[in-house]
Amino acid sequence: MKLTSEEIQQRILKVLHRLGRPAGSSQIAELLRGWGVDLSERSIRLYLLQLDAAGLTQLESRRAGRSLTAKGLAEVEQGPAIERVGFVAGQIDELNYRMGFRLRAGMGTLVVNTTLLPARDEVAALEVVRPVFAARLGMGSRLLVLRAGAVYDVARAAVVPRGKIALVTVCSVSLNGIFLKEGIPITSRYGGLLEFRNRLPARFTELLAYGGTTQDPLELFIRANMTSVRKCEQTGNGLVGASFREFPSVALPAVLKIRDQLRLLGLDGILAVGVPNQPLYGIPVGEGRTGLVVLAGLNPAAALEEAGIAVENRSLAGLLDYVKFPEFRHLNMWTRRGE
Amino acid sequence: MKLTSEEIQQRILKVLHRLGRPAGSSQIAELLRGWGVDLSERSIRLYLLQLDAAGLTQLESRRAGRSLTAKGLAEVEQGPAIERVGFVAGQIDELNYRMGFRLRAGMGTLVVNTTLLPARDEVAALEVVRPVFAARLGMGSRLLVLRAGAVYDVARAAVVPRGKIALVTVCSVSLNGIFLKEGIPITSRYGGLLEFRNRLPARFTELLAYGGTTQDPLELFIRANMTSVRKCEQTGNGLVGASFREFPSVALPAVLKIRDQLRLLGLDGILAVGVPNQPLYGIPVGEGRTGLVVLAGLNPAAALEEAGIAVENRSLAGLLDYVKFPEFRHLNMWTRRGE
DNA sequence: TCGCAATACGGCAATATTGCCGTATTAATG
DNA sequence: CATTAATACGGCAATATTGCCGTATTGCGA
Repeated sequence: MKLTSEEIQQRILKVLHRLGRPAGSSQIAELLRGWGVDLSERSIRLYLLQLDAAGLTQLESRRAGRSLTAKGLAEVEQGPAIERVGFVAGQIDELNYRMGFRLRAGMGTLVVNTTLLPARDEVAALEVVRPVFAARLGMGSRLLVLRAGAVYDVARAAVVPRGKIALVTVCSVSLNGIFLKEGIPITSRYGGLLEFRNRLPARFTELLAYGGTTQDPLELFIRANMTSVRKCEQTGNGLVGASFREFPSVALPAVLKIRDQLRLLGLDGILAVGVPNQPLYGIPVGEGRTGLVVLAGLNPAAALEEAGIAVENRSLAGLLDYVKFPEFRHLNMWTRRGE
Repeated sequence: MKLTSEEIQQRILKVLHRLGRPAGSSQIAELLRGWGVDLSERSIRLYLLQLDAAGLTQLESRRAGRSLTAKGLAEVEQGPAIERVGFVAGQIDELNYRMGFRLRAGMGTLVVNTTLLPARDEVAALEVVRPVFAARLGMGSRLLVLRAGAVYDVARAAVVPRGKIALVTVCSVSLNGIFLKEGIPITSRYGGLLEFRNRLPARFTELLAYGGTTQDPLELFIRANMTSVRKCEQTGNGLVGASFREFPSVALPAVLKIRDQLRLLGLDGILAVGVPNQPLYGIPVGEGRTGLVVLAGLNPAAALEEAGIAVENRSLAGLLDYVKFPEFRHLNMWTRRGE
């Protein structure tokens, strides 16, 4: 795909806007990679000079880099929608932008998936879901159960219908938003099925690029009955949903540190971190990048489907506050309290 | 994705090899687009000069363009596998290369899909499949039924097991191969679900890029029960499998002509041809290219699944000779004759 | 408070890519 | 067989991109 000079400028403005703070050419170049713009930082600086001249950006300080001017802001907001609407990659980006989680404070909103199921199956469902979390096949260890009448999707103002309950899980793309706030741009590449053997991840059996699908990969795999999360949890062999991502290799130490913090918050879905510039589970990464495998937030939902419970999944369903999510271990208590 | 100079040279050699005849920079540039190389023809000529100097290519004649030398041939064959193995786009390319169909003669091999189903369901299956072809929702109008013991996949030497029959359909990627032989490089972009309203195609409801999936899109949609081919055939409203492709706009007249010839051969799966450089059903095409929508060869198989017949699909299953495929209208006759 | 280390910038020169154009060659046509 | 039209090539100059490097600024630690 050939991009015109104007398109590149538009995208530079866009990432500056998304970031919400000044940035240097280097950081901008990294962010642009996730948007199909592959230029050196030097080239970015040349574009920035043009944007400066046009009054759309300005040099904030020699240390901080460029920021948007009021005029630049206007340009972004009126400018053409860059996103190929409909593709999952675009939705991920949009939700990451709207999400706000402060790692330091341990609070804020997260991207969530929802799973609707018959209320009468609640007890059985929890019996299925719990061991999946216990086997560490979920995205972190938090889970929320909502009863009929509760709003389960703020954006769409969707309400849990009578006779149903909603199981809300933390979506693994939340991690991208959390890391981005810490200055680390993670790009989601593929959703896929990861084969476990003897409780150890072995290889991806299927991959589906987020940038090339209008349907969430794991939703699709679940509907197609291609997962075997329960088998994996019970025997140590099976196929579970996982996501392949990458980030700039320079950020590796920071990634490991943040991962530890996430563990304490019950948000650790990171299954493996690769070696810089080396393929991870057979999947090559870009120059100067490191691979990352994250477990899918929908794995518990996949287990429900496998168990024959009629579920209706919606990934990337919306945003929800972290504090509302109990640890799965405390679930009994919470569900008894009701909504 | 940044490509090194060597990688670009490798790919130039590769397309020359695949093409199997001399080509000019312009044609090479077109072909390279399908391989993630986006360069002007002038730039290609600069690379060709380097390759000439290295003795890998030579100027065949001022008119015909470059061809591979023996040394160049060796280089391609030893060279690193460029393909991201596993992704469907790579498989499509591989099969296109091996396929040989001469439009002029109306004979040669085609890429096929196979569908295994219980032999006792044969009569019912034909009742389901026939109207799908009659409604022109298949890829052309040809269909082969194989009985137990017949080889249904030459490459894998797979045999139809006892108690089963195999339904063999022409895969829509065969078109790419046919057109390529006529000098028109068609690139398969997306497999998806196309919504019909009142018997007319309206829009794509789902898309899945061939370059970003390891599983055939339509196989996936069928397994996920997302198709409604029968409903479409019966009521004129529904979701059927279709593929979005594009080709260089200059070839438009030739495409239309070839389409007419294909119709006579019962291989017409082309549902719509776009306007040069204009989006087709909402999907934008590249600069200087024209969109094309082709019906999926597996649509009849989708109808079977919808009808509750236990099917096992394998798309891009292998190659089969055109002459073996009867018209679906003559199917009774053929099936009676047995295998 | 001072100095260091880190970071971002932009000058400069080397490449890489592209557009434009005149020329050579050849298939096809009359 | 002569002529025409089409096609491919490569020269040249204009851009675009990149690597390398010295300088300016500033957060942070001593």
